[in-house]
Amino acid sequence: MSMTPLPFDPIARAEQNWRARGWHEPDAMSAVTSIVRVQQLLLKRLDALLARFDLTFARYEILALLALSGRGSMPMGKIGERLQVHPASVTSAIQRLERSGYVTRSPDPTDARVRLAALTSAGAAAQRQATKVLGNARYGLDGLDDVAARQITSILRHIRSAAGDFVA
Amino acid sequence: MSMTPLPFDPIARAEQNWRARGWHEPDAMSAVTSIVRVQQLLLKRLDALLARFDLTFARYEILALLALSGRGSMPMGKIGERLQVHPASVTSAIQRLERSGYVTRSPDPTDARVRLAALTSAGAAAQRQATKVLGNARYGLDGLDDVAARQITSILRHIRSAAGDFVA
DNA sequence: CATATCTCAGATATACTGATATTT
DNA sequence: CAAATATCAGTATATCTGAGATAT
Repeated sequence: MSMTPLPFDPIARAEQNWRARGWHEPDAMSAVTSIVRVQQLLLKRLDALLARFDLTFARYEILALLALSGRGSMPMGKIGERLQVHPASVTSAIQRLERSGYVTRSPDPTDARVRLAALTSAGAAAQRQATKVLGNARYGLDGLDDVAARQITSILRHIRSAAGDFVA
Repeated sequence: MSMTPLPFDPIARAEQNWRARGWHEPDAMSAVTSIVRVQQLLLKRLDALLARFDLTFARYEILALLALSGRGSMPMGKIGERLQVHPASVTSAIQRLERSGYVTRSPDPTDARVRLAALTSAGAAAQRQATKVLGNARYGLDGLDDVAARQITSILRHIRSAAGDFVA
């Protein structure tokens, strides 16, 4: 892409024009546009850092979820619930991780409908190394300290709660 | 998708496990995960609201940009700069908007290399109506007041600035 | 000729729908 | 038989690369 930074903040400028025309909810508009834009910038950075492991952030999240789970394995459906990913997308992502040698699938002995995804030792190693690389880059949040990071998490938790991501 | 909310906050739980293992930068990890998740939830809502206009949020942003621009038209390349969209993606999105009857393309009289994208009257009408619909839904930020919305914009501006989205 | 603008073809990623097989 | 789980085929969107056409 053409990565020349703009000489002004495009979101601030849009908000000015927005207000000048008397359009509604300029604060919400700016916040949502900021979220979309930041997500785009962060994912580009993180995916670049993860490319050396043949990972994307979406697939990294799956590896981390499996590593954090007690037994290093989890039913396909549960992965989708936790990460809000469509069942068909879970199948596709796990197949991709299988091709990289990071995950294996096996039937659940207690319920033959269920398939368990499990980390391989290569998958566990990739997850550890990738977590180090991402941590060194503070997950792309260069200009932000921990106080600001916690503020983001806290405010966005309200949105997730109101949007039905979780209850309580 | 299976839209049953989880009975707990999956990001808070991941952060607990993260800390328990002594992994690095749990605050940054939670913030980034929250941003990715919220963007996913918001876009799903907004795209559902925009489907009646044959729009996605990405294409709505282009219509709004054209409506806010002085003459209702803009070079393809400039659209890409403003919205951080790849030139090939601009071509594709504008073609899609053209198919919906919302935009026309014409050569720039002062530089024949440039193509100007301009709103049709149907495109202007769709933008106005879509802006009303999105505004009524506060752009998906139901549980958030304007103070919190401005906080989000302000904190995320630091990230965008540090990531080279703009200077100054 | 070198650069700028745009378009296109092809590859990859992700999301969702609807259908299907299998098991509970 | 009804519900749950996972997969697959097909469609849509978005991103990027590399090539090329046209104009400055």
